[in-house]
Amino acid sequence: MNKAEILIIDDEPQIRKLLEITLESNDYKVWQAETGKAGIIMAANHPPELILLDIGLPDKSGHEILKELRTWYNKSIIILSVQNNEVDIVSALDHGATDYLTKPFRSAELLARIRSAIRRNQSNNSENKIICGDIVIDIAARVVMLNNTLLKLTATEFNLLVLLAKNEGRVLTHQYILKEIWGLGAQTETQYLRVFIGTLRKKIETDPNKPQHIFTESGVGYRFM
Amino acid sequence: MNKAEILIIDDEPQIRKLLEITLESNDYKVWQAETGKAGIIMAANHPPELILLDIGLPDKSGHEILKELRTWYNKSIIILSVQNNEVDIVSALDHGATDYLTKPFRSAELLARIRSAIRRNQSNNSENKIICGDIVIDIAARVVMLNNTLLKLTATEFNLLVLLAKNEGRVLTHQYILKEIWGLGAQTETQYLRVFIGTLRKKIETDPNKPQHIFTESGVGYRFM
DNA sequence: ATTCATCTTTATAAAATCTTTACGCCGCAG
DNA sequence: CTGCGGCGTAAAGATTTTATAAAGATGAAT
Repeated sequence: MNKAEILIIDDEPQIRKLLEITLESNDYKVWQAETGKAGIIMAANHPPELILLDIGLPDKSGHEILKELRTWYNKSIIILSVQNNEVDIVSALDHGATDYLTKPFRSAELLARIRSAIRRNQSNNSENKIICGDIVIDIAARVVMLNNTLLKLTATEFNLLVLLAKNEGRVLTHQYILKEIWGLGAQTETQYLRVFIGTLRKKIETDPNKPQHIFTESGVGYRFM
Repeated sequence: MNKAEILIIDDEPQIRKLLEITLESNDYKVWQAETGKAGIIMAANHPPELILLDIGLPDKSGHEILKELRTWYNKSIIILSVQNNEVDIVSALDHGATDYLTKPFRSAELLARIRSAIRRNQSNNSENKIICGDIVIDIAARVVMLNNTLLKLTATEFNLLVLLAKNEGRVLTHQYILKEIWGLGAQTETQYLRVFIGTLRKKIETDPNKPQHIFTESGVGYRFM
């Protein structure tokens, strides 16, 4: 249904093309950036589920990009590199890389490492399903069931619901939600959030006027129960 | 600081010894098991922060052990193997392995991958609760429980309660509270405070006329117990 | 190019919260 | 006893925040 999104940051067109074909044929939505700068901007405007980062970029060292991304981006970043040099690997992992693969990589292994990274992203509790009363969210399949009927959600609605459900019982601030779903650049756009909370409520609440799942914490954020 | 505990499951004594030396000199507490069976029992009796699992064990295939561990163990499992064979790697990762290294591995890289794996484990457990008789305040989740029922507080009420509870037993002056909650400009507005103390008492005291939590210190301020 | 679904933006009504005012209570000093 | 200052409560008024609809923009699919 909803495809997980992956951002490739790599300057070599042929590698990008190869990755694009491999990933798209495995049902990922692929975004591409040729430079580190462009990659950071793309990630900030529309945070992907995972970033594939080439360490040998022309404009900045990949290590720099990694550091910069990690100041706010907390999903998986897998490093790709021709370097099979221990110092590079250790440095990348210690600066928050999720994994490190040396080129040439084997595509089945890359895909498995991507699956593993995404799985860990989305399930801090090792559960691939979140069950919450009448709502069942299958994160891996990106599918939501409400009273055993399939719910049709857009990608953004789904991401928002997962974020809320993963933090069941906790209040998430507007800023935090906006950063996670829309990216760094959108932290002041609270109106986006109101609109999408509204559409979500229409879809998952039996009576949207008296929400049983998504509660408003006025002046602060929202809480999912 | 507490040492993170790592369980090594490997049948080759020299590898275990090598790992032991490497890990202990990097401030981990090391447990060892020679067989998969023994490893599972040790992990069950005393779950470590991370497991290093050799895939080529004599008693059971490492894949079996991995599957069995993953039925209940949800921290990191790093696979060590002489196999550099793609099918094995993909299978291990898809069955929940956190990472996969082929022997001979470089110890700095192994250590970096261990740090990365442990870091991801721990990222989500910042428990920060204030417990005060029948009141439990979870600051991170922005939740207050009174006798195990969720209390609905506005943002200002919550901030005020947290301030009081953080200074349990101490008298906080009007000025200080006003400065902390409303900011420097409001230090003379003691009436705000009276109103909000009133609404808080209504919500957390069984009998607001005889407060058990928020005590008035006439002429000075308030004290939370 | 056109259509369709989705996302973004704007406008406005409704709700929640905060601020302010008013008044009554109590203890205490005169 | 009376008046005063600090306190508590209620409620009106002001402000902020939220909900919802709907129009415009975007972008993918045909």
